Amino acid sequence: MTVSKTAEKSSEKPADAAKGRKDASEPQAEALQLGELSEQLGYVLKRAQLKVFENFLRCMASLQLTPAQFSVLLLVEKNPGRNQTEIASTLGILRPNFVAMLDNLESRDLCARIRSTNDRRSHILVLTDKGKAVLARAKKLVATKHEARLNDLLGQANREALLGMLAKIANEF
Amino acid sequence: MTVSKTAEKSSEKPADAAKGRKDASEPQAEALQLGELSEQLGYVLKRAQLKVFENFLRCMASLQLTPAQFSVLLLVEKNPGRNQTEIASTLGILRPNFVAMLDNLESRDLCARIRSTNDRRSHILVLTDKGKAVLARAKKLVATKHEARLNDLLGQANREALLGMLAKIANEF
DNA sequence: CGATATTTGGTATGGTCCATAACAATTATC
DNA sequence: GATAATTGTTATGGACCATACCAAATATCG
Repeated sequence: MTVSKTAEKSSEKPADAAKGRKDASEPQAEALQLGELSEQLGYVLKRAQLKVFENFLRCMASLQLTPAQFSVLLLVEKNPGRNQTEIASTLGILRPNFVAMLDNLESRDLCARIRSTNDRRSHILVLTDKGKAVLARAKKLVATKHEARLNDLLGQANREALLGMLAKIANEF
Repeated sequence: MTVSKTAEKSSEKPADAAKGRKDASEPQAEALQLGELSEQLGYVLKRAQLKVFENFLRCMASLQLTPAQFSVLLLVEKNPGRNQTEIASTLGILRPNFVAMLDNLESRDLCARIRSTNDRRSHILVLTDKGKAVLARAKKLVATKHEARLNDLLGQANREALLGMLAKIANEF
């Protein structure tokens, strides 16, 4: 075919081919049709994820915690005494990429690396007192400003159903 | 506080402090506790999204289409005669970043830029015949290998409910 | 009309995240 | 005790995302 390299003077456009704008007043050139895109799980999933992260960051602005950092703090608190490899891998973070992340958290005195006496290669991760305090405040912010909004939007039951299905996909897909 | 810079000889670890491994046979040092992490929507959402994209890429390996490329082809097919800015912005892609993407698709002869005669600044986007053929095959692959698997995992009704909730989050959050 | 502002596609560039290779120190294995 | 494996780390490159800027074309308005 090779598509004749020039085209269309608003030819077969049914609605507003005639003369002026179709809605009398204005500039917005009618929105595009999403079509099958809105049925693609991957597409909708990605979009929703971006929105959720965006909102998370806004809620955490005062504490300057990203979703990834928050997850690290949560996991270290729940599993004290573990080393970098263990924490990183259960979060799906590669060890090399985890180094800078920890450098950041440690420089802010939120967590600390402690050389293990069992295996002097490994660094045990622990939350500092400040880290525990910040995490506690973060949890409250997330619960009241972030997750609460999901409940408002979806309803408690739906929110839980959603979580369950996503977990199923994350684990069994 | 400042965390005494050395610690723990497997001290308060209840289970396997004694002598050997706790499970008799071997190496896996008991999995970490996810804890509240598994209740964080953002975390589970991201995890699920990664899995879905991963599976999508596997299904599309023969066509070499990424989720983003697939969405472009779908949108161009559904909305022929639109320019780069319109297609890019409804996909949430910034114009500068859309250029290389289109270069790629155009070099593979899947779509074409046509200088508009209405507005000689803009490039109208069109699928080539090859592009239409590839997209048709892509749709079949997605439907039979990708989305079908979701149905198996969640069930038709749940899959639709999931889609609805995610769309709600994407649009109204 | 003509001067100015806006829009479009594009380049350049920097940031963040993700992945791989390689390395020194330490520990495990045989 | 020699060799292999593991841990944290550096270096590096790719993919994706965001901003500033530019030339060509168009829109706006005095």
